[in-house]
Amino acid sequence: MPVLEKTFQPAEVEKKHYERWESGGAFACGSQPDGDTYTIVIPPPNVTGSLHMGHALNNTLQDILIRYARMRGRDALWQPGMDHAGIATQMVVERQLADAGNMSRRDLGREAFIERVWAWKEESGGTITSQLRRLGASCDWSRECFTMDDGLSRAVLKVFVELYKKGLIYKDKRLVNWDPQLETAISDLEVEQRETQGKLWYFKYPVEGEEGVFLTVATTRPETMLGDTAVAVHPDDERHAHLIGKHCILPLVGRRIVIVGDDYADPEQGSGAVKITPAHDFNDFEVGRRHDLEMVNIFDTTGCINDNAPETYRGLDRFTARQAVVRDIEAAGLLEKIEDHVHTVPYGDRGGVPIEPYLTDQWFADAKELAKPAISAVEDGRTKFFPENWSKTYFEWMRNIQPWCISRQLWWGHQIPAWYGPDGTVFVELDEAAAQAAADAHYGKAVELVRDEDVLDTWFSSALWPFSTLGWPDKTPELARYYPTDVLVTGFDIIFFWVARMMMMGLHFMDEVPFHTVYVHALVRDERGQKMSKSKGNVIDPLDLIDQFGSDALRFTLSSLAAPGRDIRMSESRVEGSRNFATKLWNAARFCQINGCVSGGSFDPASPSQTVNRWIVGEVAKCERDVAQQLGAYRFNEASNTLYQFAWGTFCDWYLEFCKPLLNGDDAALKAETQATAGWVLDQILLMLHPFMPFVTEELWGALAEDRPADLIRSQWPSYPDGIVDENVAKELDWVVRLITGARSVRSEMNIPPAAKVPMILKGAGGRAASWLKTHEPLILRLARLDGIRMAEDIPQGSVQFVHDEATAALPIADVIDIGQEKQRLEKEIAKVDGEIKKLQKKLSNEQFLSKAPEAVVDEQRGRLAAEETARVKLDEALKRLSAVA
RNA sequence: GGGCGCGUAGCUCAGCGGGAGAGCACUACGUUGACAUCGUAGGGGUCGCUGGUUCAAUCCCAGCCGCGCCCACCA
Repeated sequence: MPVLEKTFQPAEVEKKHYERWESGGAFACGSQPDGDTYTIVIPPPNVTGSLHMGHALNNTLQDILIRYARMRGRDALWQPGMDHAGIATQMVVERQLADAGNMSRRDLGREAFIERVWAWKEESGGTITSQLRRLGASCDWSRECFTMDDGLSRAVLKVFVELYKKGLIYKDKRLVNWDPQLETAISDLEVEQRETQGKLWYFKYPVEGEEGVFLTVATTRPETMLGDTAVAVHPDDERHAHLIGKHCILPLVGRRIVIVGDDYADPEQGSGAVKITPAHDFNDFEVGRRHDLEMVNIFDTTGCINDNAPETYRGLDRFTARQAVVRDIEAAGLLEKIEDHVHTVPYGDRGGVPIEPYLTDQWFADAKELAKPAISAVEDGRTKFFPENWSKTYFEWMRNIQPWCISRQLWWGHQIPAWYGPDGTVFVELDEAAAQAAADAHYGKAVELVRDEDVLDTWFSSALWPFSTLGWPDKTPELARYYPTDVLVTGFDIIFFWVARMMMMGLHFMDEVPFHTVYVHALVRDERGQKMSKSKGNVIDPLDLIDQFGSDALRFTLSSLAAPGRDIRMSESRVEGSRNFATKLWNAARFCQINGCVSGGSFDPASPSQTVNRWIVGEVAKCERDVAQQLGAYRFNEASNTLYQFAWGTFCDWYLEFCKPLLNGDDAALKAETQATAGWVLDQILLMLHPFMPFVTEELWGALAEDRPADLIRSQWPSYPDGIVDENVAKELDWVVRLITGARSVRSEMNIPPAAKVPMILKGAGGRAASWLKTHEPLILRLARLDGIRMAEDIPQGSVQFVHDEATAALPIADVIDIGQEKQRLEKEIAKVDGEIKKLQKKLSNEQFLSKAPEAVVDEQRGRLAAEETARVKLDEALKRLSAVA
């Protein structure tokens, strides 16, 4: 095998392995048919989307889970696909049309426009899937879906028809959130409230038949007065109650409008009297219903004043109309005052303009009814949230859920399967033929039908994703095998939009929860904690980071920051650190390669006889145990850090250093054992790290040994025989590590030059220590930079000393030691130890503690006190020895 | 108004009942044949404040002070 280059070059390696994995079918489900299934459906990105940091996090976590499951022998399916993203996609293509020749979609016509959208999708849609590939996402691309595919569209129609026939979908004329920019209804969830500095205008409405008497109303939206059909006052409000039942003459319009008494009027707010515009305000709509008021719609679909208003205002857009109304009211002497007023204004999250409550015919889903089983499923734990707390948010919303407006006045989307007869009777069927048949039967003759023009909310099809992607409504083998899915990985921002609705639809149509776990990850922010947004210019592009540091580095960074319930602040320095980790791993592999450390595939981790080899084998097993436990609990950050510490700290910093004297020694058998062990340990690291850093690990896996039985991606997650963890060996190596660290520390503090080799004397060490010392002398000498160690009871004058368990270690350096400095150092140590002793003594002399604390805790504290007291004695002796010299 | 969450080292964050941790940054030293994208050592913290529970509180509870997010409403 060629020797590895000095550094890891991610770009070519990533491309090479990804293409090989994909074309070789490594991502495909079904390759381990005997395993239990493990299924994740991807949150389908918008077909218009490109990979942002949230996607990167979301998909990294999914990929870790799916690769881990696959390695553990599960029949893993990561189902990919994209969302047709009705509004977003339509906007993209409309903009293209406008750029190309100032043509609108209406100029083009519906059919041609939709063709245009499909053409756009083929050409430039779905760049995100290639970006997901760069991230290393091991989706089963052979099963990629699109919400507008024939199959998924059939699912949408079937769901609509069935829900309609069960009365769970219905048509209703009511106020909806209307986006005048996009000219469509949107759902409650697509409205965002923005705090706005506005004004409060006070208008005087003349009371009919009472000269000089006015009722003052206050409004933030003067233009809506053109649609007023009442004024409400509180029945108990003494200022106004006597006017109830009388009328005002609506200025500028001249309409006679009634003064009603209604609790909705809050005497504390504004003037206490409130103008009522039932067609353009949700509260007013309710008041209107209670008092049977006329509903005057004054806007057209674009938010311009329509013919229901006086002629002078017709055609003005709502903001111009506002100015005109205020001007005219003032001219009429009816403007009482204007106040500054901060309030929130509802904006459409796509169109970006204030939405208008607007009275139209729309289709609604009975969310309240559909939510019931979805609520119970979480209540009784069939679906669990991680972190558990998100279930509260879910309940909060689900228990107060409103009817879901599912129709959109767009062209790009699933057209609603409803046909109208000549008298407006609606026929909801799977296709036109069935509707025609139903209509013919209904009318008793052949009639002409007109199809409903509206399409469905994009989230309607997304709600079916966990089963529509598996073939439903057909009874496919995949549906039977992979539904319900296992875990859904998502950001909290779409719990309402998506998770809740998948729960509703999944339970309704499959009778089973769509997933048993919802893992909710946080938001990725910039390094100062700001939400990333284009307008702030603080967006970090994950692809830039991949180019710069490699996909593995980005992935590892994200997973190591993915602590449950906390937002992630992304910073380049952190990615740099992860890149360094990949480099470290690379170089450790290089070292192993140069030194012939290859596991050979048949290594038995119970076989090593040499202590450091037995030790590292046990540490591997502990690491695996921890990682498995942490991943099982979705603690990605902890699992990442466990592996980081093990690979860098335990393996590179200690074990490989321990190996060096063994590999260069003349004991051939020992050398061979060490080579095999080191090679095996490296393999274990590659295996465990693979879900997190798939590229560098796969590359090393291939580079380190020929004739691997399988690519790393297809290899089995390790499991180890009981008994390879030997706690006595762990204690022994811990003793060695601390001895080396202690020596290094005093050397550094006493300014002994790193290159200078000095002897060490161990005083008061027991027999156990003697044997350990004998075993590990070569590596202690090497790592502590010593030229000899001996056990002796006398410590020469002018030694640097430190306490090591029951022994005192000394480095005699009479010629260079600064006695004063060493004295100071020891005194500082003593002060520290004294502090500990005092604390422990206090605790251990507390009767309450002794009687109430668990015995193990008391014993532990006693042990610590004994150790500190021993250290104290040794330090004292060391100090005396030093003083005797001084 | 309702709900959720966060204040731990200079920065970003883990830990969440019994000895304060990591990464980055910082300081000193170092070309020890894997690695300077590195090594060794080190400095740095009344764990927001005040009470309470407990033998024991950074960790549990309450209140307060700061900060953030979600939902609803706003004449």
